Amino acid sequence: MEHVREELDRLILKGGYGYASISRLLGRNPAYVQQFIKRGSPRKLDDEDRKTLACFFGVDEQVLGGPANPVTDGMIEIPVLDVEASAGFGAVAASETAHTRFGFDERWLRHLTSAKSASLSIVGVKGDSMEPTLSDGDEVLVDSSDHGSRLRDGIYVLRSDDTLVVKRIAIKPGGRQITIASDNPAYPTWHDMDRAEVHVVGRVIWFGRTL
Amino acid sequence: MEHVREELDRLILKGGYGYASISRLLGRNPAYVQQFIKRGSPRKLDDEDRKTLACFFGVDEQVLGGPANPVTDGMIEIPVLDVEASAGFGAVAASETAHTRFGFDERWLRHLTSAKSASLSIVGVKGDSMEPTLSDGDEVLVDSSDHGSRLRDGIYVLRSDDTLVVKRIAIKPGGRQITIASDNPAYPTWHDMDRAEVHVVGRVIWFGRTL
DNA sequence: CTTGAACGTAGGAATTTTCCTAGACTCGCG
DNA sequence: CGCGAGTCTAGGAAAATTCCTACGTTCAAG
Repeated sequence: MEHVREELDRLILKGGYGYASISRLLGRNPAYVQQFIKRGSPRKLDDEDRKTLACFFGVDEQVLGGPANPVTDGMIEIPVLDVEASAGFGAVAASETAHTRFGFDERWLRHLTSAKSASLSIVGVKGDSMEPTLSDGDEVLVDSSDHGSRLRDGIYVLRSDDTLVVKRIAIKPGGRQITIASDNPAYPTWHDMDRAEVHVVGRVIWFGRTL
Repeated sequence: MEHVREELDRLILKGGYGYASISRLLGRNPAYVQQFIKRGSPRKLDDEDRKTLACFFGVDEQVLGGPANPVTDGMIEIPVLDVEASAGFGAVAASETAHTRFGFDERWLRHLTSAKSASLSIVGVKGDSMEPTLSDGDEVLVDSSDHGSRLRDGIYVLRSDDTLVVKRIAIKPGGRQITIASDNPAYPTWHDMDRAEVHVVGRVIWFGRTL
């Protein structure tokens, strides 16, 4: 806790501002900051003051005794691709800008995947072929860097002709062959497909659903 | 600013907790909360206290006078409440850990609910009582403005003693009585509960799941 | 050198926060 | 009914905060 006072002292000294002017910055009496540093009078800085100072000095609030986490911007926005409107994948990205999007906490996302945000995208699920796991209208987060040799059991977005479909893929042990299934038993399952035949867009790592 | 006191008063009254126990939750003297509400003694709640309360009641900090959820470029950020931390009365355990958050497109959200962002919050689902609809680890978006007389069939977050639980609620036609069920048939269903007995935190309007 | 305006310092006053406590009240129990 | 344990309330004490002020210092202008 003493550390905060020293840090603030250093910052003020380095900038050559003087205690009085900083006090005024906070809208307090001129002795306020001096008291805080030398006398330890307010045990902790008020929330507002801390914010003001952090902003002024351009340092993280944490340095001045703020919440123990770096709350600052670690938000990654992933756009929802309008699959209906386009045939292909790449063509979409550049198209209309009015797409809705979701924001994910950076750390949360990093915990989920090591993929760059550029290789992540969100597409809407159409149809009931993946019930009960995925329903019509769900939005799935797709990691397009997770394919090829890294293919493993799980749910993937595939390209079939000019539309995207979501299927469950199972790897046949040791082989080049895979099984493509729909969770909904009313739909067929294809066994022993060759990997090369299947156009994998990416792995589904998360989804959201409106209730 | 008075609004905050009224809001807190309402929350405490609705839950039937009493001022004293909430004061203890904050690790303060028993008269503390009463003083805040009736006498307006601490002009504003301490940052830590606000966080603890917001977490306990499952509402956004904004409701209790906290900073507004950042809205950048049509994107509304909603923090995930650390429900684990509010382990109950007496045990404060104000968590230091980082709160992750999700960002939602403003239009998308507006389409989903008319609720203000202040009345939205996200909590993690614990346990398997709502399988297969909700699984352990899912994150649910809760609209805390959707309760009281507007209660209707659906999935809700309820407070049971000192923890938050997610259950399915069905309204008995025309009556004041409701049914509380878990989707997992291994768990019991309670019929003909009186509405007043149940502490509704809010309605679950969306959820996300990691695959 | 003198002056004045700024500052930092520290004592202590004014104010606010926080706590303690006693009184009135409710509720369940015998 | 009386009792005990809990509450809410309000008065005021204790502690912390915020502010005010006087004093010493520096420094540049006169």
